[in-house]
Amino acid sequence: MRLTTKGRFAVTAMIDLAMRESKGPVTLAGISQRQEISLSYLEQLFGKLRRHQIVESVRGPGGGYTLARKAERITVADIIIAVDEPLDATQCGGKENCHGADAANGIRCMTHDLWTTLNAKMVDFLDSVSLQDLVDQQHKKSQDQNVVHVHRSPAVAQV
Amino acid sequence: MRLTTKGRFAVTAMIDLAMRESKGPVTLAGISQRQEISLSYLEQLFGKLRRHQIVESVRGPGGGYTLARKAERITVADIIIAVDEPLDATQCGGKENCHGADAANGIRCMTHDLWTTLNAKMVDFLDSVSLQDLVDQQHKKSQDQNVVHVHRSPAVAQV
DNA sequence: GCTATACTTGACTAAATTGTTCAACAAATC
DNA sequence: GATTTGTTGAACAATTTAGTCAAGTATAGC
Repeated sequence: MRLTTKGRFAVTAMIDLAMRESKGPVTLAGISQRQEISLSYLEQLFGKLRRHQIVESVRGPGGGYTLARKAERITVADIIIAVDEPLDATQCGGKENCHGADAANGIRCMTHDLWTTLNAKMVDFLDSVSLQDLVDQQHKKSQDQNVVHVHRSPAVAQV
Repeated sequence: MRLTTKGRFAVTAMIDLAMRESKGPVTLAGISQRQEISLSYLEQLFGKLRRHQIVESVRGPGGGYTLARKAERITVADIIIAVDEPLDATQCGGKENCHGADAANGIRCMTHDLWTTLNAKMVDFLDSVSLQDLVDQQHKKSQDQNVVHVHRSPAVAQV
């Protein structure tokens, strides 16, 4: 599991989409403007998202993208894995050193294992965060921001 | 927060170090061999880790690296932030679009906010995993593997 | 049927990052 | 003083990132 700006763009775009799809398909052009991501890059990302059946497309005027399933059932891990394809192979995937040198000691391919431990934790975690969670928090946050902006109501408990 | 193979190498190397430093300083050459990471790359990574006071170095024969503090008090986030420096600036950091268009609506720089929500969760999570946690799980794992491999001596406590 | 809207696909590219190699040097031990 | 190890920096091929461009296909609406 990797987490790069590419995954970040994808997650950001997906939140934007999730927050708007109630009004019908959302165009990439719209996401591009609002999130300042180049249209062509979005095309690449959404191509992958579509092939992974995370979003669906509607062509023609009034068309755009919609979520392929409820936001509750799309996890951050889904999105990141979709755009970051390589899915690793943890470097030693097929390499023979796994069965090499230290194998006799029962140690075998520690290089592989060491990372796997954390990686599993990471995937578990990102799989526990749904797109809906992020949308909810975003709604709450922009509310708070409004309150702050109006600078009023002094002692309101936040979060 | 990014999570790339670079961070992975650093975490892997740090686990290797943590598992061995009880016997004195650990050389990069040793880590390089065991984990199959090029020595020069390790030099780069440990330079950063040292500057962030996560490890300490001892020169000369018998020298090498040791942890700067207990493994319990070093988190995965510490390690990843140390090697992945740029620490972001979330792309819109100084750009004027934060105060642009939608600002009037109290929306302002959603591009920035959307990602921040998840990023904070990520950092929290990685900050909750200590190097010691990973070492412990690694010990447990290699025990299991031994049992399977040797398929003998059923209930012998190792480590 | 035309036309405008949008998605679809693929080739191509500048810039940044990754991971490695090489080299010269500084400190510490024996 | 010779060896071991860390320290630093330059240079580099390979990959990834993020973007552009262009030629399609499907659909809605006139």
